[in-house]
Amino acid sequence: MASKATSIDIAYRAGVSQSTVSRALRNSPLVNLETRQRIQAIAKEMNYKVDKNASNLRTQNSHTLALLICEDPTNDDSMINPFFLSMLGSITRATAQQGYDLLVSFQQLSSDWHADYEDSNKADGIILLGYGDYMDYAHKLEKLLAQNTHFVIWGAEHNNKSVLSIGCDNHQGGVIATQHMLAQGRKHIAFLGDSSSHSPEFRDRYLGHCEALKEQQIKPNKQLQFDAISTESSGFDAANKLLDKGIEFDAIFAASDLIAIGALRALKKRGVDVPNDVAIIGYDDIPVASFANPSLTTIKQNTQLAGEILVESLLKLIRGQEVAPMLIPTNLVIRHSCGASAD
Amino acid sequence: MASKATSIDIAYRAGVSQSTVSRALRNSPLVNLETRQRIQAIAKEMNYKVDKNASNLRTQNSHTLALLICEDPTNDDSMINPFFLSMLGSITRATAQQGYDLLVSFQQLSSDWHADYEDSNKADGIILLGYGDYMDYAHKLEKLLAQNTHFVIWGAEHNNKSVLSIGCDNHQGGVIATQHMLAQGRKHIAFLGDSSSHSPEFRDRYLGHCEALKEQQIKPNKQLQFDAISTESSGFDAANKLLDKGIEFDAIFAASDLIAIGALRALKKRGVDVPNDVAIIGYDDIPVASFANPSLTTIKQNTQLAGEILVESLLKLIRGQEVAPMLIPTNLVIRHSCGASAD
DNA sequence: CTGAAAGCGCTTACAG
DNA sequence: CTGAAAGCGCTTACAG
Repeated sequence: MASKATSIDIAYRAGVSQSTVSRALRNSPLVNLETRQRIQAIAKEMNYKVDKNASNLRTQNSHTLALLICEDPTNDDSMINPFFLSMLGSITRATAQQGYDLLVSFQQLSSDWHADYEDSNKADGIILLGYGDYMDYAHKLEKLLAQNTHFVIWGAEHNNKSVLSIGCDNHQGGVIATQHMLAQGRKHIAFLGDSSSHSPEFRDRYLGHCEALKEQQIKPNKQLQFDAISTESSGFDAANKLLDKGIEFDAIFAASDLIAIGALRALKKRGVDVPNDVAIIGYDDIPVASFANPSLTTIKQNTQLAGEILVESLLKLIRGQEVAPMLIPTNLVIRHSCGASAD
Repeated sequence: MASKATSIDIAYRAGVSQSTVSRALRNSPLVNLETRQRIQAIAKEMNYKVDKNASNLRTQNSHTLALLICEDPTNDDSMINPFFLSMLGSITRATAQQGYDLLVSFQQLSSDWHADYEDSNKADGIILLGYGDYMDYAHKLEKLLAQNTHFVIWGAEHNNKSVLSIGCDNHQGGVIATQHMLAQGRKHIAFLGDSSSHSPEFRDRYLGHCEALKEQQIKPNKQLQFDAISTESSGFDAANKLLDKGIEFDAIFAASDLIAIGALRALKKRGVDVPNDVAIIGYDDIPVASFANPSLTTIKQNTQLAGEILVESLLKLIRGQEVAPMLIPTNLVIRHSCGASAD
């Protein structure tokens, strides 16, 4: 197979120097318009493309971002959290819109992901996504910071202020979910999800939940909180524990849709009617939420906007511009599991 | 911020030449074991990483694959086909397992995606995924071929034998879906999905469907075939057309789960009971399939295996090894929309 | 407006 | 086993 054309080949064909070819292809006004167009035409005809390795090496930037999706090791290999998939879609689009390429990688939390991409000049910066145990990777973030890696992280605000975090307003989401349940006349609301600092996003949702309760002079009851990570089976288990406890409850606020769907399955199995006996609200609005039976009332995170902001913020960081952490507002999506009138 | 360490910095610290550093880091047996280890230790300590742009430029390969997901322009921007998302996950994993990086990009069919990645040396090869109108991009494949780009395409077998295609056995999927419906006593089966050569995958499913009918001496009825692309709304529309026609039918074979779910919504709206009045089978087994109401019987494609085979085949192609197109068998997943006994 | 030249950071024949 | 040197294909000061 014919080896690829280089700028020297183009120069030869155009009867100019290689430097002129390089300028013309970058559309430099330094080059005479006519020769510029002639060179561009020849390049197109010869199907010439600038060698990115060479130009990146020369300019010392890659015009590439890396997306690291950190999976909880407990997660079933085949089932990626649909929320991340949705974020992936929007990040891909936003990256392309900015003229950057996107390197995607799924990583176990345990592995040594912290450095490779930017250090090896494959990417100018990194976007981190992950629902893992926060404590497990806090020190990795410190390391990234120490290396001056450009990165932005999805999720709750970080206590180290140097870490740029972008996320949805989990506290507000917890508030509006709980307010909605209260407005439906529910008083004994169980919370399914980790509420410790190991999962700052879930914790913020829980804190918002508690705040909404207090607004109505209801004292949050720790007996009604059950740990769960964001999987269907974990939600199933947590709901079973709740049922086994024999404590009174008329609603469940699940820290994620996956948890809610697992809880739904547990309730159904025990003959509990949703929403008549127990109302449920989830979190994320993943695609399956609207197809659950009953359809799942949930807190929607605007992934479209989130992807755009993540990419924009990271690019600003790379360019040395001013950036601040940001919280994106969430929306309540009312469906049949809590609030929508029955068909 | 301190600029990144280079192999020269390491060489200086280790008191050897830069060439020796390069060799040591690639673990070349040419270098004395002791010095090799000393150099590696220093590199680690200084957090040195080989500059990929430089090494790729030098070796003329990128150790990166590109994944191009071509979206149908009619598709809603926010809703990526969940089946692709699932493929994306498995391809990412398979790529990482082979020590390659993955560049991901979503493209409109209309845009000029054909060449850029490999031509610019950003990727060694391309994986193409897409449910668009086949005719629209057939000529782009020709162009890729003409440029000697290494690529593998997901889907139906291509009539140009030089195109390496990997896909699930759509014909077999159509056969087993239809056999299952027939075994349930259904006789008048509508097919929702394009059956022309514009969508070779759907066409193969349709042909399998027809073959299964013929096995039972049933003549396929073109009146029962309705075009649809793989979206929920297209399925909704197609089912409505079917209902409006007033033709007798007791089952629907939808060319994709998304179509099936749209059809389910249309039937529900018209008061048709699924599965009692009409049974439905979809295709893909996307996550929502099991949460549909009733849960959706469907043909499962093994995306895990598919991703592995796609990546392996592409790598073989790149290395100049023998590769052949491949069809992966599909499985019937029986749920309540057709075949599973009611709870 | 154009060209000759340096240099980005590696890998790898070549010589010893 | 090790080093000096060439060269991958660009971009961009520098000189004209």
